[in-house]
This record gives sequence, structure tokens and C-alpha cells, in this order.
Amino acid sequence: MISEIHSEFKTAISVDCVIFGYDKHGLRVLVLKSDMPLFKGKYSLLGDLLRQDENTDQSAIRILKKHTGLTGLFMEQVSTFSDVERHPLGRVVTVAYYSLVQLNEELMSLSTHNSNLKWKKVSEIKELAFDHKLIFDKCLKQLRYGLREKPIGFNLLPKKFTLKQLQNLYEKVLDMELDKRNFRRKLKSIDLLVDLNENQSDVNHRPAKLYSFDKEKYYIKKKKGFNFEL
Amino acid sequence: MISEIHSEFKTAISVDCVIFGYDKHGLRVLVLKSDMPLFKGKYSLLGDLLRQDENTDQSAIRILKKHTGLTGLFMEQVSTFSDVERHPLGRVVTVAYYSLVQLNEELMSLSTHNSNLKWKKVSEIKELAFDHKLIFDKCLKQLRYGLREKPIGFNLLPKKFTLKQLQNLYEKVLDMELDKRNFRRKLKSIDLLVDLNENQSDVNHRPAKLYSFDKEKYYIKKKKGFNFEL
DNA sequence: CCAAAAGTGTTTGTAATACACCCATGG
DNA sequence: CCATGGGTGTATTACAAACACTTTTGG
Repeated sequence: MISEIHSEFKTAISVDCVIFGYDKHGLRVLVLKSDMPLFKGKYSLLGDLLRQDENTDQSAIRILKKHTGLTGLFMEQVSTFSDVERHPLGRVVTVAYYSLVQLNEELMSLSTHNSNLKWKKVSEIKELAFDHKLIFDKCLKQLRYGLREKPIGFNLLPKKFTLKQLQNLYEKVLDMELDKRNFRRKLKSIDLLVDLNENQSDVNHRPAKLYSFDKEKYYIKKKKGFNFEL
Repeated sequence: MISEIHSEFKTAISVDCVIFGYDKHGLRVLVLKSDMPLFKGKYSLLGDLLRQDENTDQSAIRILKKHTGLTGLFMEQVSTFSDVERHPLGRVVTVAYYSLVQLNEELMSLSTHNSNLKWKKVSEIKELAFDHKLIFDKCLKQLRYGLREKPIGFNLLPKKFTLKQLQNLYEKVLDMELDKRNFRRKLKSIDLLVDLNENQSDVNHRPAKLYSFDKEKYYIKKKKGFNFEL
């Protein structure tokens, strides 16, 4: 068996991350201008080869930290892509992850420090290097699906947010309109938002109340059979 | 880059299949008695190393054919498992699939031709070799989840089936009771079953009508935004 | 004619939808 | 006091859930 394994040591493993960033303007992905002549001018996802001392989760965490400086980001394994010809320089099987960040000035300025990095609008992703468009599409699909079934959207917002911000997030990412009153009633019935008794400031109209998501409560309810659904 | 890749050629890739079989008695998994001394007496999933000329889907198809003799089985990639110590003989990253078969006498007799193969009841899987219990649990979870959201259950039944058989399938796999009249009304409203105008035979009571699932119609409806849900 | 499973409708409760006005704040 | 977005309730409709009897066949 061990000899069998050695005879198959011809394939590299990589991890690719679809890093979604969100701000009031919508959903973006962090992409890197490819340095390969074959993909000149095209962008690719952020990835790296899997190291000997880490599993793919750890690899994804490392990649996220390297490019965003952040740890503790929400992330999820999506799928593994293994077509024989997917990488022009040799056989590389890649494990795809997506992760979620709230965009702030610091993150947006990544592209000024490294001009090859770019937060591209999701709607503007038409093609990517390698099979990364395929990977991106699958990750986006899983994000959209997950957004309805799990409380992952909160990872795209600041800790304190208004109900309007939350509704905008759902509308932008799912590309659909939602009724304000029904949306609010639904969230009230789910009973997982904490009313912080704080208001927005710096707005030139009636300030909205701020809420936060109660993760603890969610896990307790989930254990009891509750299913988040929006 | 290419040299980088070569420096990481120390990890093998495998594909492991959770092959679910169903008959009127319930859901089973095909497992193989491990030949490794370390896992003496334990069973493991069916798998093999990924070959140079195939992707993981093709590898799974090959594994399924090798052990069941069947092709064209329903299968789905589930997740990739990559913990550094998951395989005692070296670094092996494995891509897990589950697949679905309707159990018949021929398939059940696999274990008489190869005494190391066994169709174990899903409820009796307490431990498996390697991290295969983890893999199995995740695949079972995905099967149960998928069963409610996608019309995959039909892959566990003969082409012609009765409504009772279909209901039994859902009840056994999801481990819950369903109301006969509500179940039938729901299926009628989904409008994806073809009434074959045939009856069961060889039963000593009123024979039930036979139906088949209309895959074509499903794909058409799906394209139009329809979502199967039970 | 008996046993065994097939087949069939109605009622009730709950959740989703559609919809319009008053409120609080900053300028 | 005006412009801007924040916040609230009700009526209607569709869907899920609960539930019991008649029908058909083989033996």
C-alpha cells in the first residue's frame, strides 16, 4: 500500500479561496492579477499549495490571513476540482473554500498596497484564469443557498447593524426585493437578534436602532432542532 | 511555480465512496473489512488512489463499477478530508462521494462472492477504520438533507414503484413518520410522477398502482425556477 | 367472507404575502 | 418646517397538519 501511494505522488494539492467582501455597495470578490503568461491580464482566486503540516482548513486560514491580515473569518469548504488539465503546469487538484468579510477602508486599500489585488464586483466577474470561474460560480451558488438556510449573512456586516442594512444585504446578494415589514416581522419571530438599545449616529434622518446577532442563542436553538430560514 | 509544485509531491490523493443501498428493509452501506493490522476487524469505505488520467468523478465511477459492477449510478461529491494524520501510512488527502443504488439479490450477493464485503445497516455503523466514520456521517447527513430538497430518492427505488414504497423510503431514511394522505397529495401537486396505469402483482391484497419519476419534466421545471421539496 | 393494504377529502391552524401611513431626526 | 429614511398592523391567501372510512384483491 505504501509503495502504491508513492507511485501516485505526481499530483499537487492546492487550496483556493473565494473571498467575498460586502459593503453597502454590494458584494465583491478579492482576486489577483495572474502572473502567468498564459493567463496574461486575467484575474485568479487566491490560493496556495497545501503544506505538509496542515490540513486544507488550516491552509485556507493561512491564505486568508496572508492576503487580508485577518483571522477568524467565516469560511466553508465548497468542493474539490480535479480535472486532469485544469492547471497548465502540471496536475493540481484544488480544494475550494469561500469566506466572508465585511469590507472596510483598510480592506479596500489592499489594492493600493498591492496593485495586483482587486476587490471586483461579483456582477463583473466574467472570466478568470484556470478553471477559477467554475470555482467562483459554485462558491457563489453555495453562498446564496447558505444565506437562506443558515445565519451566515451576519459575517458580512459589522457586529452592530440596522435592520435596513441586513435587508439590503439579503436583497443585494440574492438579487431580489424583500418587503420591509414582512422582513422585520420574520426576524422578530426568529428571535435571534439582540436589541442593543443603541441608535445609529451620523445620519441626517431618524437614526435606526442597532442590533447584533446572538450566536450563542442560535447554537442552543439549533441543537433543539430549530432551523434558520429566511 | 512548477518547482514549487514538485516540492510538494509528497501527498497522495484518494477517493472514498459511501455506497448507499436501499431495499424494503432500510438503508445500508457497502463496506470492506480492512486488511490493515492497525484496523484489524474494522470495516472501511470503498476507495482507491486517484489516477493520473482521471478526475475524482471518474475515479468514483471506477470505484463504483469495480465493486458493484454498475455504471450510471447517482453520485455526488461531498467533501474532502485532509487531516495530516488521517492515514497511518502517509499523507493521503481523500475526496468523499456518496452514491445511491437500489439493492437487489445480485447486489446483496456481493458479500457471498467476497466475504470481506458487507452491506451493513446504516444504523449499525458505530465505527469504521481511518476517519471513515466522519466521512460516513457527513455523507449520510448530506443524503438526508438532499432527500428533502432534491429528487434523489428515486435512485434508491426500482424504475416502477408504488407510492407506499416511496413513502417508506422517506420514512426509513429520514427516520420520521409521514401522513399517507398528505404525502400523496404533496406528490400529486409536485406533478413529476407518471401514472403508468399498471398495478403491482404478486401481492395478496389490493395491488397498488405503479408510478415512475419523470426526470425530463423535472429538469424543465427546474430550469423555470421550480424547486423540489418534500 | 375475511384479512390486508390501497386509496381518497375535509377541516383547522399557521405562515407568507400584500399593502400605506405616521414618526424621529438633522439641517 | 422640510426632507429623509425608520418604524409599525391588518386582511387575505396559500400551505401544512390532523384525521377515518371505503375499496379492491387474494386466499
